[in-house]
Amino acid sequence: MFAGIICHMKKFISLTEAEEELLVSYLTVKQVKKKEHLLRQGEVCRENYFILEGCFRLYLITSKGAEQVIQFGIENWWITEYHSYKSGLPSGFYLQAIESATVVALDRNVQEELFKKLPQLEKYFRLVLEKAYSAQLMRIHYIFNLTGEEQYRMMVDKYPEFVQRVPQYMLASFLGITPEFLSMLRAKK
Amino acid sequence: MFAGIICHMKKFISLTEAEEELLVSYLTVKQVKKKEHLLRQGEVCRENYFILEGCFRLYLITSKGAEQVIQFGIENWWITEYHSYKSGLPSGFYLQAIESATVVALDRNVQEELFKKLPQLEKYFRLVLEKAYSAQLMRIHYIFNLTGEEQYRMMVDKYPEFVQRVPQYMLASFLGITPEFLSMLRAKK
DNA sequence: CGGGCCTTTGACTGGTTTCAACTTCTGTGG
DNA sequence: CCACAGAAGTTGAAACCAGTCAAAGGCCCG
Repeated sequence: MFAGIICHMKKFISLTEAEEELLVSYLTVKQVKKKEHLLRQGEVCRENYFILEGCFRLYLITSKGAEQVIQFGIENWWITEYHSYKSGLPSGFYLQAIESATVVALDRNVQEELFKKLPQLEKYFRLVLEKAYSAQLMRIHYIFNLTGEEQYRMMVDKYPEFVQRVPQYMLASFLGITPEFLSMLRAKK
Repeated sequence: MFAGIICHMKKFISLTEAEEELLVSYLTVKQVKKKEHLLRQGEVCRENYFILEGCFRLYLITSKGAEQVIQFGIENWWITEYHSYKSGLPSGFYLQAIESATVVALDRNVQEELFKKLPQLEKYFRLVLEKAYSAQLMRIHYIFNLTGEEQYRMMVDKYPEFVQRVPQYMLASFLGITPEFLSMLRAKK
């Protein structure tokens, strides 16, 4: 049940069997149905999620009432709203399963205790965050330097299976274009 | 000389005097002149920089030959190009001082050794990265939900001293608008 | 004091949005 | 298992926000 997450961690740090057991005792597995929310605007984000299976989106409702997708998450990614998770303040974001999913949850109340017992996890999360952070920088780079069309073509080129996996209107929102315009781009070629 | 960085670290972790000395022995201070580069496109990013004084920009040259500012850094921020820093591959970015500056440099070759001797640093950088990562998410949120004008007004409102500090054409690039359009916004009110 | 870089101004252009109507898909209850 | 309602995707016309280009003015640094 926890094989996926243990395997991912072992790519970055080493863990003895005893440590694995200790770790697992701090984690919980959750089944999430399609369209179910793990976090809603106004709630405090209490958990950090490692996606074992399925697909999520982090989004918010803009001042104009529209949904804006900020980020997607798939297998072997951690996804949470760090601002609320760290501060304990209400979140401005929604976290929703796009498909029925299985996640491992790490509660913010036990994280510090766990990290004290397994200091390697500090390193693991440092490395995961370094990767996530530089991915965000690349994303900002693409947002500014590619047109909506170019970004869409790149997504299709680099992650064709992912483009199939999410509804078009969510992909359009993620790319910062309207569903109508994305539809036109698809028709064009 | 290292007071600024030690002070910043002590907000997140504790350090004995002996540990402080050990830490400092791994760090070097660099004076950087205005417009000087700490990293150029095609070079490997060998250091992570903590800004003691001054102001930097991380930028790249787009396929159309234009400079695109991806990020600014000021006092008490770490700035580096993590992708190259971690992988050892040539970077696609430039890191340049906007003002004459003083930084503390942490070399990628000694980082792992230092982290082994002072494991608290894993935690420190994890926390710094968590903050930086959620700041990037907010930035992406603003890029999509505010027009160029709204983003500019927000910058002026929230960071007026910063808007003064950087040339307009760099601010325009950071906001994803042209210098001409920013100039028009300023004239408008 | 001069030259080049930065900022401003204005006319024209175009990529993308908005709106509205229509078609296709999907899932839920009878 | 089918029917139907609501959700998702498509199409086309009109409008607009911001970009591009070009040229003039201002200002900083050598």
